[in-house]
Amino acid sequence: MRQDKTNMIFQAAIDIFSDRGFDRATMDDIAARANVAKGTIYYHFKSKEDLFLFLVEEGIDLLQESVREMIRPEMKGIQKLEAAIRQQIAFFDHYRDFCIIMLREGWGAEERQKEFRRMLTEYISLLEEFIRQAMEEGDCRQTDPESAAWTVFGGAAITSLHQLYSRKIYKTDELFKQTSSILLQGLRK
Amino acid sequence: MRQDKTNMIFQAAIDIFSDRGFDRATMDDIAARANVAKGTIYYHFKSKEDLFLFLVEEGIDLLQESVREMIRPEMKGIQKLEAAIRQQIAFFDHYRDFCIIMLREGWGAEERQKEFRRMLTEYISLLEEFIRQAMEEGDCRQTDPESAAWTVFGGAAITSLHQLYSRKIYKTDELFKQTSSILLQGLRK
Amino acid sequence: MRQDKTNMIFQAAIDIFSDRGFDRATMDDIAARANVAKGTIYYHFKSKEDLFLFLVEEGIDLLQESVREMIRPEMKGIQKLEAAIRQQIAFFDHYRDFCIIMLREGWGAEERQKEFRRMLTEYISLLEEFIRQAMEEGDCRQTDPESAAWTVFGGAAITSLHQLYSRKIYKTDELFKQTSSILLQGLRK
Amino acid sequence: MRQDKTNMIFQAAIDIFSDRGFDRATMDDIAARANVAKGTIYYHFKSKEDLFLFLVEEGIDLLQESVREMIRPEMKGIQKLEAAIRQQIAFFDHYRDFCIIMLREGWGAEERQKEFRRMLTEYISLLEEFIRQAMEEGDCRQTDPESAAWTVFGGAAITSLHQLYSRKIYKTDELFKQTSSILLQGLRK
DNA sequence: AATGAATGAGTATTCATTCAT
DNA sequence: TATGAATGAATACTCATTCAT
Repeated sequence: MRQDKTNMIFQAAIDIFSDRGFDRATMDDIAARANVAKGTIYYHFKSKEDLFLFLVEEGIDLLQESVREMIRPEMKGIQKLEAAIRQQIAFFDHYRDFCIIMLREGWGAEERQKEFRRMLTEYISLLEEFIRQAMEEGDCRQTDPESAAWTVFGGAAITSLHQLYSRKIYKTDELFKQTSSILLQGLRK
Repeated sequence: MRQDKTNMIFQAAIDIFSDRGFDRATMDDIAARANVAKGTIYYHFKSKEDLFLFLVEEGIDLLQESVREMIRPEMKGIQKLEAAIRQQIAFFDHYRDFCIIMLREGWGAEERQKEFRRMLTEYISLLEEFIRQAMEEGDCRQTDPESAAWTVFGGAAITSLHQLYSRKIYKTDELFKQTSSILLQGLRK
Repeated sequence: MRQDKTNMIFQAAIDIFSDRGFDRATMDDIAARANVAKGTIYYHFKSKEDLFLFLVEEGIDLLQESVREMIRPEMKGIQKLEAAIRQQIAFFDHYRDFCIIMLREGWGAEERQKEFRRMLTEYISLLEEFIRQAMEEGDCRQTDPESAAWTVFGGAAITSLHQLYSRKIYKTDELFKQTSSILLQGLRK
Repeated sequence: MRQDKTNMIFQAAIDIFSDRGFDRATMDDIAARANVAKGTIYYHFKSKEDLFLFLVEEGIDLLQESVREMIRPEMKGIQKLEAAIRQQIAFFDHYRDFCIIMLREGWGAEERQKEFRRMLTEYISLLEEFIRQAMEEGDCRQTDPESAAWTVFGGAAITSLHQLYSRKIYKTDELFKQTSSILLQGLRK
């Protein structure tokens, strides 16, 4: 991303939104963090909501891309799923702020939140597709792939989020191994 | 719960907080829904935050109790964990609004959110304890029990939340079977 | 004064009004201090304003009486004035709270404040009368007695008030000697 | 003072605060009087208290300056004191509203009031200094200069205030002559 | 006589958005 | 493009007063 004003605002917005949530974040905060005047934000973005959704879209796109990069067409479904989980955990570890935003802002009846879920659902569909493929290939028990995809997403996401607020220090790689083995093989020995 | 004003406010608060989130919920909304004057809320609760935390505490207590009721001391750890997952899903299915609040309001640096996590952690500790017991009894792979407990909580919670906003209709029992088999035995056959 | 509820409220009101001023004082504060329920205050006094004015009236009456007690008809005007100053300083020293109320609440256009000034003026008229007599007796320079009475009242009152908030400790007797010599003989040797 | 918004707010605030006192004055009133939107006040001043203290500081500074302007280093202490009394009475006559504020808002335990007294004390220290000099020069009886300064301030201030609410019309010059002769030479012939 | 739960009008403060420069 | 002063609708919270018991 270029170091133009739009991008400075973008970066500041991630910081502030993840720190305070959508409602508590103020355009003043964002402007100050971005080192631009408040009016400048409105020159680049229609509204606070617009800025927020732009940011979320970029983030989810980035997450999707980074998962897609790990996938080769010849891989089996279960391998793809494993790669996705690994990538999601790495992504959330890297973009901690974004992880908070994703868990916090998607639930509710407002248009902004519906739009958010629409975008998130795009990503979840990826996981769903992998599960579907794995089921067809006989590597995965028969289950509702949509529901399962959300379980996997949620398990990984909340685990990422928890370690953000935990006193314990987790290594990303350890976290991945533990979480993916729970989600892929289950806790039972 | 008695049908006094305090309880009417309590019920209204759950409705409004889950519908709009803490910040978007207004005391006017809550008062209107509860059919009391705004001042009445302040007669019974010190502040918006106080009302919110009271509500959260009651909810988490209720969840914990409903899980504890299913547990017999003679049960194995893995059985306790299974019962807990079942109960959590049933609870979230019954108190849908509360499920939203739990996922949405716990993340951030504000005192209210820290207090929330403190209370939530109490519940998660229950799951952790079951996992620990199951590991000792050789029914569960060696893993970090704290992190695993959050994975289980998050997987189950997000799954509950998703179906709230999904067009599909899930039966609670089906949802439990699927989710718990993912979390307990893993997706891989 | 009897130890009935009315009097308990009266005492509490002086405390609270002098501590917080009329506007910042709440009926809740007063009720709590008086150890009665809030409704009880309204049983004994029509309103907050009513309570306040009752209290002020009692106070000014008390001040007037205590001055009058020191006056003998055969005294010269200048002696009466000196006795009055002494008594006012002693009174303000004894009823510190009341002194604050008198200086703070009398200025403004509200009905309560006009009523206050009407009552205060009654007391000042006493001083005026003494000055008039002293002028007639040739003991006092020719001046506007009304204006002079206020100067005397104000000089003594503010001096009392200042020592309330001062780190220095003044003895009442010293304070009287200094203040009355300034007001009666002037600073110039 | 320039005719910008800040100054319009400043003028309006003096009007409203002196008319209603700090607590009864509303930001709505001030905004309406200043012909600005309420938000504009908050753009220029942090809070009601901030606005109030700014106004008080400006006022006391103005009073101090106007007194200092009358003082020549070669003057005797007693002359300086006389000039100060004259100036204070003229100032209070000119800025009547400010006089009310000074007498009304300085007494109490709130931070705002403490800050007020701190600023007022600065001015009183001037008088104290003059009295001290006069004592050294043998023109003034031995007395506690701090306490005496407050007596002089209070006598002059209350006299000014009284005539604001009196039906009588006083000429500033007359008022000064009377008041200063009381305070400087005493009432006794 | 006394109570205290309930009320709702009133207030300071915040903040997304606009717009003249 | 960019600015930041100005706006005013929105909102948490307060508190004098009422009234059923």
